[in-house]
Amino acid sequence: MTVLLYNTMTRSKEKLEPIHPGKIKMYVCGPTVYNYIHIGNARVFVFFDVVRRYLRHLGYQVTYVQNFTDVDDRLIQASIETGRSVPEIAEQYIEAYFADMDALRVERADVHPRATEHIPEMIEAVQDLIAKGYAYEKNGDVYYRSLHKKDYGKLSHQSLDELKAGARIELNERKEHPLDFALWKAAKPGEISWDSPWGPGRPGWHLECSVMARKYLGDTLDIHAGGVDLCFPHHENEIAQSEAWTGKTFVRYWLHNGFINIDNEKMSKSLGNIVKVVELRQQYSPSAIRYFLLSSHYRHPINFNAEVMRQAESSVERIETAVTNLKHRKQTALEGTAPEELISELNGLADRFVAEMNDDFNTANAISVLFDAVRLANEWVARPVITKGAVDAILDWMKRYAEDILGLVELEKQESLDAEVEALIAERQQARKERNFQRADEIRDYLASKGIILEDTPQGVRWRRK
RNA sequence: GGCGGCAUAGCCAAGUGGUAAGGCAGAGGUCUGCAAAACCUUUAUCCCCGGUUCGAAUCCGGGUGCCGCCUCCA
Repeated sequence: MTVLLYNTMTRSKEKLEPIHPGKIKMYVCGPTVYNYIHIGNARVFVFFDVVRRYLRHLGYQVTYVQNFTDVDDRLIQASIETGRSVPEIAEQYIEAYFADMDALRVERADVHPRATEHIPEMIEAVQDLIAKGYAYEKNGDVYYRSLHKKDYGKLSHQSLDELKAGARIELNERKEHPLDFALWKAAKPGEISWDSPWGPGRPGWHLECSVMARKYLGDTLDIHAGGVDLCFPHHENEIAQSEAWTGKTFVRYWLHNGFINIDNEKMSKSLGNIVKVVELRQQYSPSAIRYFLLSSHYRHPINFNAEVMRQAESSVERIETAVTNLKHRKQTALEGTAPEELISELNGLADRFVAEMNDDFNTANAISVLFDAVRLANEWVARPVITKGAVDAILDWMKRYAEDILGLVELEKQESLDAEVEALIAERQQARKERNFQRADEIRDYLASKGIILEDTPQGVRWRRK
């Protein structure tokens, strides 16, 4: 069975056939580090984190590269506003990025290249493009000549004429054509800059991805991904300059995820409704945030609000409770292996999970399979007799699919109770034995107020945190 | 104007020809000292109008509503 993925370039689902069998070279556009990242950024990074984990699960050796844009107009603007240097600001928000992503269990990329650390390579690329006639210098700026290749616009499926017709008035008279874009920008006085054959300046935004992708992944990537808004002009421009530069196909599969609305409105600075991850994670669990982001198809727009987050928390709690109850049940389970009947059911669920993920990474359906596994787990936990092997088989399934691929739970998370609570639980058990239910309920209510839920089962009392 | 997307139960959300997955919330039941958790049962003629077909949420045409890109916004 093969993976089908929707390619923006061809507007259809295609079979994943990597350039080098068994290996995937993947590049995801990273953040411009002028501020904290928001929930929209998180959707990109969480979703493609799952894609990466899934491809690895299938046995692919995935090389994952994600850049930091650490110099651009917005960083310079932030520098002017705060009086701090561009590198200082960049450093702060790179750290913040890792803190946010670590919290959301997004694995680090194999390489996190920074634009400012690849200036010489970018200058070389620009020189090459000029030499080939694809670019021209004007007053210290260098522009890519979009008319030079006829296929400009192939990713966004717009012809140059169509793009030009829709384009707003272009004020930059230095360009030969409105759709030409900057490869190199001359520095204004006082701006951060690097020396170049065209005078002091800095690289254009699109160039860094082309250069760093080539450096770390080669001329042709298997997967290149980002938010749908990057399709034009960013990715279109990357294709133009990369293919002009290398003469080869830049990317085999272009993947773009949809946007997030906030209370049905577009998230934007002007509306002041940007939801930062650093704030979000104070309010909601990492699992709930990931659940929210993965519970609908990645190419569809999703809507963020308090109600859907509350639903996400409840949904995740069902999964976590099932895991907690499995672990508790294991303590009294009998020695023995997992019965065939169970193994066969788990294998069936695994097949369904994989089939859903193979179909353009349908995480929504994969999650529904996960809930079927939860139901199965709950049924077995409720049985009067169960073997340790059976419990382990289910836990193993949960680890493989719910944790390793979706990142929705943490099975190894060991939670302990302090001695006072342990003593109260023991006291309550004694009270129940003596049928002193008043005292027993008193203790249960008290612990509940502390966020510890006690549940009496045929296998003894079990607890979980709410 | 060009390109594209979406409209499925109270809410979220899958589903591209064969009589509607899953989650949240609600109702009833089982279990329990009582709870909790869990399990069982229960809640949709899929925006509207035509058409194709033995058969359509799914295909075609028209309409209505909402949204995205065409601006260095994920």
